[in-house]
Amino acid sequence: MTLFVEPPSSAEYDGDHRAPAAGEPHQRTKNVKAIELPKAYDPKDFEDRIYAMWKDGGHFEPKDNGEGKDPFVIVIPPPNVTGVLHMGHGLNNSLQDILIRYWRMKGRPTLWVPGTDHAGIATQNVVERRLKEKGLGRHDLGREKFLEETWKVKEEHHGIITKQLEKIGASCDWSRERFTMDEGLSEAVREVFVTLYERDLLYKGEYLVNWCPSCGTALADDEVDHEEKTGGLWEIRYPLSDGSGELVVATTRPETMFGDSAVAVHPEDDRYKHLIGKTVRLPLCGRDVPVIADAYVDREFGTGCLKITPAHDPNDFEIGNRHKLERISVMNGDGTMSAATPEFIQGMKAKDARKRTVEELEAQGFLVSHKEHVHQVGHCYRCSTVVEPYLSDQWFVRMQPLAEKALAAWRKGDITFYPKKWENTYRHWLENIRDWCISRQIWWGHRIPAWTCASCGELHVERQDPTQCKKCGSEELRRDPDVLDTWFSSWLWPFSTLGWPEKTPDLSKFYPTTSLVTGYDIIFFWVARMIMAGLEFMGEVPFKDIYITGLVRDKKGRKMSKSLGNGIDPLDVVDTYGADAMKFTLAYLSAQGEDIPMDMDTTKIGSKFANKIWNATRFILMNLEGRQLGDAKTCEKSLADRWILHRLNEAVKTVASAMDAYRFDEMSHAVYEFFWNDYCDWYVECAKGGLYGDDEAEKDRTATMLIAVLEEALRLMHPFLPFITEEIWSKLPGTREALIGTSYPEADSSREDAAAEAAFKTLSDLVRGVRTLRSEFTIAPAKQVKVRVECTSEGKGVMDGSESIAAMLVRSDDFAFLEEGESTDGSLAVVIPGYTVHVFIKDLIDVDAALARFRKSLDKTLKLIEGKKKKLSNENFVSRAPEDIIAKEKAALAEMEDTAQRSAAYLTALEG
RNA sequence: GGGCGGAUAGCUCAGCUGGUUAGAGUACCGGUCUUACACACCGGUGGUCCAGGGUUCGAAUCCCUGUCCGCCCACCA
Repeated sequence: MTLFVEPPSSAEYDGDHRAPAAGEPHQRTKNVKAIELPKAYDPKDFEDRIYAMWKDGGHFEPKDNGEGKDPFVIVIPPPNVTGVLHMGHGLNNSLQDILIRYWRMKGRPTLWVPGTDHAGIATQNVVERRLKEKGLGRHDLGREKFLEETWKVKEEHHGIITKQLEKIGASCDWSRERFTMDEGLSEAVREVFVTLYERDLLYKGEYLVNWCPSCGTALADDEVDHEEKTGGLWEIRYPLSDGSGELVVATTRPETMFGDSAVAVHPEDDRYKHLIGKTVRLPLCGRDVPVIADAYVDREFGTGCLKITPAHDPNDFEIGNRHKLERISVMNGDGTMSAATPEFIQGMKAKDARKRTVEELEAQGFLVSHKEHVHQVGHCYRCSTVVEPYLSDQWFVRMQPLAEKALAAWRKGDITFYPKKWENTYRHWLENIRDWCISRQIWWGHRIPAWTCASCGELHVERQDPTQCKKCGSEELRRDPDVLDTWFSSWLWPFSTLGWPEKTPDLSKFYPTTSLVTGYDIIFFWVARMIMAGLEFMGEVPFKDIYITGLVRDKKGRKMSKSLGNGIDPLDVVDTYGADAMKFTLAYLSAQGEDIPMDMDTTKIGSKFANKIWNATRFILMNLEGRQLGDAKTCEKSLADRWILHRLNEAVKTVASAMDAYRFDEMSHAVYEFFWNDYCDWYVECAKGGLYGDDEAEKDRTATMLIAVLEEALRLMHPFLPFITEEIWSKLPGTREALIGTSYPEADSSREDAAAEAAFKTLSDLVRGVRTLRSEFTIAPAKQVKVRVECTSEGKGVMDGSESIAAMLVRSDDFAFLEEGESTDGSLAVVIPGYTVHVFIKDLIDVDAALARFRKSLDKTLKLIEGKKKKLSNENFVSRAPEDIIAKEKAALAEMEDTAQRSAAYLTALEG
């Protein structure tokens, strides 16, 4: 394992900024020219240029370096071509890009397949809305012309979406881009439809579907949003046909009474038992319907009598099936009352018809009561129109057999959700699966490959368009006018994009894919169905890991929505702060897939971090002039060097484990803390000592190490902030290949250095202690102070060699170890484990205040000591707690007692 | 009606298989333009970890009960 990157031999990337000095084959060992970075970090200066460099350089295509590593593959959740990307896309594409870049650098053949979804109803609605502005409907144009218009909209939006993904920095392989309605995917859809039909997993039947009168199409169950609404509950008198009495039914929808086929009562309801088998006469239309018994009826609700309208209520539909009742549709496809209703409401919308019917019932004395009633009302998820249960001929997929396989695969551990909690959601849905209505009465989408013979009615479902009826030979075949639900192509996405049903090299190499990154709102719509399709048609799950992201919300925790106007546009974010800032911020905030509250300002987290990286680099580059850079692997190491390498190694390990667990917050925190707190705040500060001195060799050595650690830090951070790291990388001395294509840092046990960690902690404790003292007594930062360090037996040697650095960091022009017998008069002490640090500032401060402060901190320590002692004298603890814990407690106690003792002694001396 | 999740500093949240003196960012207070960064640096204030019970030597962490919030699913006319 190499310690640092080898200086690359050839310039693969020659940016337009850094000019390597002519004729310098290996700048590492030569005098370095001053390299200037623009003073301000401005992502606009380079993000577009770098993206083009990556793309044109073929860096997004999978590379097989022959190491036999497993490919890492993601298929993008295809954005709809209805519009532009929103923050949710910003989030999931940023996270996908982090995974992709990480594994690419790790050497796996890495592929990210981009693409877009035709989004059936949604896109059709966009086009219809445009037509409406011109006063036109889709039928004015006709199917063909309408589709032409829709393709135009698709092209328009597709271009925008692609551009946006590039802006975000998504490193997907554009040479493999797909669209759900392109030729290959359409073939996959057809193959699947026919295969399902052949396997008896597909059927056509009259069924009560969710109907959107505005879109004019059936909707799947999940495409209906339920909302609580206050409506009415009416009780209506249904007289018995024989005039011997009446039944009172309760209904929320009086206008559907003309479609009633029965009145049901509970079979054991003593009030009505004797009426079962008789008939009642429907008011206003005079039709006789039977009184039937069905256990579904709740005796407690309303009057205990339920009017049965099989064509307009899902439950009634079921009951109707059980009792073989007639289905009478009282509504047309556009939501108006049909010819099956009395003339006074024909052609009216349901709402008006309801009012009119109630008036009529009241006028004729059939209305018993009316009260308000709160219930769930379904709305179309695309256009929010109230959805009607509607009787029609539709195609369905039999889901039960598919769901069983999907459940089995999960139980076997073939798929894993991150975070795990979503597995419940997945399981619950699959265990309660219903058949999937896949036909849609719109034009934009995959046309159903089914033909009916006009003369004999034979149904043909085929791979090739039939020309002749296979039963009667008639050439008059009528194709089903409907198209498929948009998800019917989406559920094939992981293999259709790789070429299926063809047996392409990509398919065999990259299927199954590795990870899926998506939001929890489409676990049912999409994730579960992809798993079912993958198992059914490929015999294997489509991906192994499913990372479910949270939802990006506004600062108040509300969903971002157009109507609230509280959304932020990822492109605005990129424009203001840069793609790196957005990506880093989102990852940083992605805790366990929890929702992410953010606004424009939140992005400063990433933006400030990028700025920090920029400036740290600028500082280092400023100090390179004339330096002879050596080999960081072999050069002598200072304490700070050993410490930073140890810290770097820890960060590398944390990122690796966080990456395996899809903990984006953890990995980004790790790189953030390493670079900012360790590298900038301490390491670079320490390096200033070496850099500003007179020792040329030490200057060279310091610069060598600074650059070497920076280089590796850039590689470490690249997946999270790809643009700025690439830009900076290209400016470092030495010609080099693009960062995107280099290797990712690996954990290196030879860098583990507990001694350096401990020694550096002592150093930083000392520095912090003195700084706190200075700050509390407002000693001017520029004021140099005298310091004498007295060490205890434990402290011996730990600080040796760090004196000059410590002196610089605490601003002391007279810093030394305390000589035997040397006076400490005029000093105040900072007591840390191993050392008592005497700071000679007594004449500069209020001694009483200092004493009070000292006493306060001592009291705190004493209290802790008391607690620890109590714990350690507890029989139960000592006998039951594990040994290492006890040892740890003892050590902590000893250390505290030592400092407390020295503090107390010091305090006494000070007071005396 | 069923299921899931959340409640930790003023705010937004980490705290993973129980062992810290409970952390970060931000806000706040004080000080610094210290030859990279004021998008910065240095220091500081701030917490009955929702309530109550239990398990344990030890609970923010595990279990139970309750309260409050959020989400998903569900056909009560």
